[in-house]
Amino acid sequence: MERKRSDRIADALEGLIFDGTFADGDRLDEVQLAGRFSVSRTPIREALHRLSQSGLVVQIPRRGVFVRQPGPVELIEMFEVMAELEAVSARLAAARISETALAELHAANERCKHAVEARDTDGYYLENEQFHAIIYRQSGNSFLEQECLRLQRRLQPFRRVQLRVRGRMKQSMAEHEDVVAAIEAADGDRAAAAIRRHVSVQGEKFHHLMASLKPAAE
Amino acid sequence: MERKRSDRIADALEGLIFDGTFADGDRLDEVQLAGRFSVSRTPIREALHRLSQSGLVVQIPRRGVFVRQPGPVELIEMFEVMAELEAVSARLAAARISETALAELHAANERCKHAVEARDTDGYYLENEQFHAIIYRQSGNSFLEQECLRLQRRLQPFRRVQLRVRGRMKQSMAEHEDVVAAIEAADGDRAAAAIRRHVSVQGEKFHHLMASLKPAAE
DNA sequence: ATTGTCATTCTTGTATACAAAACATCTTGA
DNA sequence: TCAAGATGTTTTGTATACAAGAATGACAAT
Repeated sequence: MERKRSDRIADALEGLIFDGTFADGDRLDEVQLAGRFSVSRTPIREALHRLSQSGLVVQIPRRGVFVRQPGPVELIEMFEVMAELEAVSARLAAARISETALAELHAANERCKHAVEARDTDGYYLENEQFHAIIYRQSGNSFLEQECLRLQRRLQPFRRVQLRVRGRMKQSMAEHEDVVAAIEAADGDRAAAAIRRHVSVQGEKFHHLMASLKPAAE
Repeated sequence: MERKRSDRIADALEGLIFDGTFADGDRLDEVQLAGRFSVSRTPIREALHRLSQSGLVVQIPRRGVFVRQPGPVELIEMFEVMAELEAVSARLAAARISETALAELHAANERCKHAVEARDTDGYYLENEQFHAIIYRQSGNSFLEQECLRLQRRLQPFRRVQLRVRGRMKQSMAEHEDVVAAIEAADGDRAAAAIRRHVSVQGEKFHHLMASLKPAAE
C-alpha cells in the first residue's frame, strides 16, 4: 500500500520543523516548498493542511501558514495532559496486560537499560518510546493508544532534549522500574502514579525544559 | 476574519454525516459533492482531507474516502477516554476555579435545570455542553480544554441520542449537582469521580448506547 | 515630516486540465 | 462455460491557469 506524495511531504516538513530548519514563526511559502520538493503547489498545500490539523503549523486565511512551536506555557500544558493519558494507560494496562506483553515490557525495559549503560541517548530514546507504546497498547483501548501516540509524537523533540540532561537517563530508568513493578503487581493506582511522576514536568525537569527553550526564544 | 469555503464545506459535510444523510461505509464522491455545493473538486478535497484528519472519514489512497462511524467497541473506548479527560479537567478545576467562574457554573447548571423542567432535550443538550465547557476552561489548561472540546464534538451525536432515553435527563442533572458540589468544596478527587460517573458508559447507559447503534448496523 | 490613499505586486484560494491508477466490461481461447 | 487478458471507463492525484484578497511602496495632501 503505497502512500501518496503529499503524505511523504508532510512527514518531511515535520522533520524539517523538528530539527529546526524552520523555526517558530517562519512562514512556509508554498511556491518555495514546491520548488524544494519538485512538485506543484497542490501536494504542498495538502501537506500543510495536514500539519495544520496536527497543530504543528497555524494557517491564517489569505495570509499563509506559519510554524507554531508551543511556548513554555503550552508545553507544560501538553506534558500535563500527556502525563494523565499515560497514567490512564498504565492503570488500565496493570489490569489488562497479558503475560506475553508483560514479557515484552520487560524486554523493552532491558533494552533501555543497555542503552543507558552504553550512554546511547538516541538509542535510549527509541527504546523508551517502545516501552511506552507497549503500555499504551496494553491499555486495551485502541483509541487511547492512538491519542497517546499522537501526543508522544508531538512532544518527541522536547523529550529528546530532556534526555540530554546529565543523569536524566539513569533517573528515567529508575522510574521505569517502578512502573514495571507496579504493572506486574497489577496495582493500577501505583502504576498510574509512577508513570505520572515519570512523565510530568516538575522540579528540576521544569527548570531544564525552560532552559532548553531559551535559544528558540532569542 | 472570514473563513474559507472549504472550511464551511467541511462543517456542512460533518453535519450531513451526523444527521445520517451519509451513512457508515458510504463513499463520498468528489465530483458529486462538487456539484451539490456548486464548487470545483479542490475545496471538496480539502474539506474531505480535514474530515479524514478528525477521523470522521477514512481515506483509502486511489480508492476514495468513506464515511467511518465508530463501531460499538470504538465508541466505548472513546467514552472511556472522554471520561478520563473530563475527570482530569474536573480535578484541576476544583483546585483552580475562580469565584466568578463558579458562579457561571451554577448559572449554567440552573439553565440545564430549566431545560429539564421544560422537557427541552435540545436545549438541555446545549446547556449541558456549556456546563462541561466551563469545567474544561477552568482546568486552567488550554491544551486540555481544546482536547476535551474536540472529543466532545466528536461524541456529540451519540450523547444527544443518550439524552432521549427516558429519565436520562433527570439523572444527568442529579449527577451535575454532585459535580458542582465537589468543585465548590474544592474536592478534586470527588469532582473527578463524580464526572467520571457522569460521562462513562456503564450499566444501563451501555445497553441504551448499543441499542441506539442498531439501526446504523443494518 | 507624517499620514492617508491608491496602485502594483505577491500570495493564497479556486477552477480546470491532464496523468495515472483502479474498476468494469468485453473478447478470446481452451 | 469459464478464465484470463485486453481495453475502455471512471475516479483519484497532480499540475497549471485564473481570480481575489492582502502587503508593500509611492505619491499627494495637510
